[in-house]
This record gives sequence, structure tokens and C-alpha cells, in this order.
Amino acid sequence: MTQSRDAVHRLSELGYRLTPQRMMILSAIEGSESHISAEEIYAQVVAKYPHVNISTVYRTLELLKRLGLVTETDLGEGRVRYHPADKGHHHHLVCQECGATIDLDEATLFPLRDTLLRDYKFIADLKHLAIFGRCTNCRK
Amino acid sequence: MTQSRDAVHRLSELGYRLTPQRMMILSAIEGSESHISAEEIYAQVVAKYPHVNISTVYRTLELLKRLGLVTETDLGEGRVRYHPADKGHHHHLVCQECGATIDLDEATLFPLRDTLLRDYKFIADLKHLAIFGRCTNCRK
DNA sequence: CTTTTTGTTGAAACTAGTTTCAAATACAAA
DNA sequence: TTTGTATTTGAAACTAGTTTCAACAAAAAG
Repeated sequence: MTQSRDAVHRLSELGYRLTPQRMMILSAIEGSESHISAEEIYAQVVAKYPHVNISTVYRTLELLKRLGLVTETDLGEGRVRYHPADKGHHHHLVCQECGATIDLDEATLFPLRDTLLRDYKFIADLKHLAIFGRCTNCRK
Repeated sequence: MTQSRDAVHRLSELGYRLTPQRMMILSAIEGSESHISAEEIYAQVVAKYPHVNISTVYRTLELLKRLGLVTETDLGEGRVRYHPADKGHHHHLVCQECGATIDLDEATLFPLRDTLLRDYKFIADLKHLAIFGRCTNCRK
């Protein structure tokens, strides 16, 4: 649970309170093997602490996102998924036909990031991007 | 209203019915100077035809999107905006600090599109992408 | 140790968008 | 022109996520 400890440190460093709700939400994200949804986090937290409210989950995710401790990805499922930021910033190619998702290395977007910085002076936040399209099997 | 006529043709060609609702939704998108939201389309349509339901607007937008007649952009406002597909596929840089949006030429993403095709055999659908980050004024 | 200030939470209402289903209608065929 | 039918619609319920606000709890000030 090193990420969780780091995140906990980061929160208190920045003057945020270490509430039981926040600790449990953090450890649910940390403990998840892959990308976890808000409802899944909520279900885990409620199992141990039935009084927690779903809006606290969303609020905490919003906070962790803003602090760069978790990243958010919209894979077009109608709900967004979360991932600890220190577990790598890969991206996703999502096939709109068959729903397959292909992992894409962070480095693939470095040239774009550099172009945007050079030509537009824009610091692009390209963490966990989803790019939609059509995979080999589904091309016409 | 050439796009609207084209879109109307395209719909009937493909066996979709030309209902008054669809016509009015199309002309609202066509008539809009910039990117229009579903609620704005709905408001325009209701003004002329009070019986229309908002779900018809969303359903029609979904259809037009699938047929490639309109493009959708999420500028992070908590609601999505629509644009006639034939009016060009520029992209947007959205500053998460000040909310400014900078238009980005379609060509900026050609190298990325080519890389994805070459290395991943993935046909990326890069119409009207929004890239989030930080603009010059807001960089630390 | 008590009071004040400030941050955080749960509850409930709200927003954007989707889905379900019975009723209505566009359009092809008679 | 009427009829048959598959498509489309409106209504209402539903999902994911956000916002508001009073109550509460933690930390700071007295």
C-alpha cells in the first residue's frame, strides 16, 4: 500500500483532512487490479462502513484527480474508470464496433505533446487518454 | 441549407424516415453558428413544435453521429456539443484552469493518426477531439 | 479546556443523457 | 387511397454524476 501511504501523506501535506471515508476510498482504488469505477469503489467502502454516501466517493475522486493522485479514463461505457496515477500513464484504443480496447504506451503521444507545447504553448495533460476508432478485425 | 439537404438525402437513402422531428433537429444544428448543445437544439425545436420530446433529440443526435453527419465534442462543460460534420474537423485545446479553448487544426493530429494506423493497425476516429491541459497564461 | 473557525459529510434535489415500452406515423405495397 | 407494418416517437423510469445545504467534526485560537 505504498501509493496509498503516499497519497495519504500528500493529502495531509496539502492540508486536507484524513477522514476514514477518504482512507477507504484510496485503498479501494489502490487495491484494485485494473481500472475501477465509482460504483465499484462505493460497493467496497459500504461493505465495511455502511454509512458512507456515494457523493463522498465522487467528491473524493474529484479531489484525488485534481491533485494528480488518480487518473480518470472514459472508455465509452457510460461510466468513467479510475486508476492510481503512479501505476503508469498508458492510453487506450477503443474499437467502437466490437468494444475491444488496446493498450497504448504513453510514449506514443510524446510527439503530439511536444508539438502542442512548441506550436501552441499548451501543456497537454495526456494521462490515460482513450482514442476511439476501429480495430483491425472490424475495419471494412 | 445544403448540409441539411445532404443529411436528409443520406437519411432516406439509408432507409431512415424523414420525420418532422428529425428535419427540425438537423436544421437547428445546421443553422447554429458554432457548436450547439442538445438542450439548445431542444429549445429551438420546441419553440416551433411544442410536442417534441428531449429523448428524441438525444436519439436523433446519436443517429446522426453514427452516420457521421454530425460530430460531438466534450469540452468538459458537463454537457456535450454538436457540429455539422461537413463544416470541418478542427480540434480543441481546453485549459483546465481558465477554461479557454484554442482551436487546433485537423492536421496537427495526422502524425498521431498515421502512427496508430502503422503500428497498431487502428483506424482512429479523430474528429473534433478535445485535449485538456494548461494554456500559456495559466502555466505555473 | 472551551469556543470559534474551517473542512467534510450525508441527504436530497438536481442535471445530462439513456432505456423501455406502448402508441403513433411514415412509407411501401395493394 | 387505403391498408399493413416496421420505424419512430413521447412519456416515464432510470443511470451516472454534481450541487446545495444543514449538521458535524477536526483543528486553531482564545
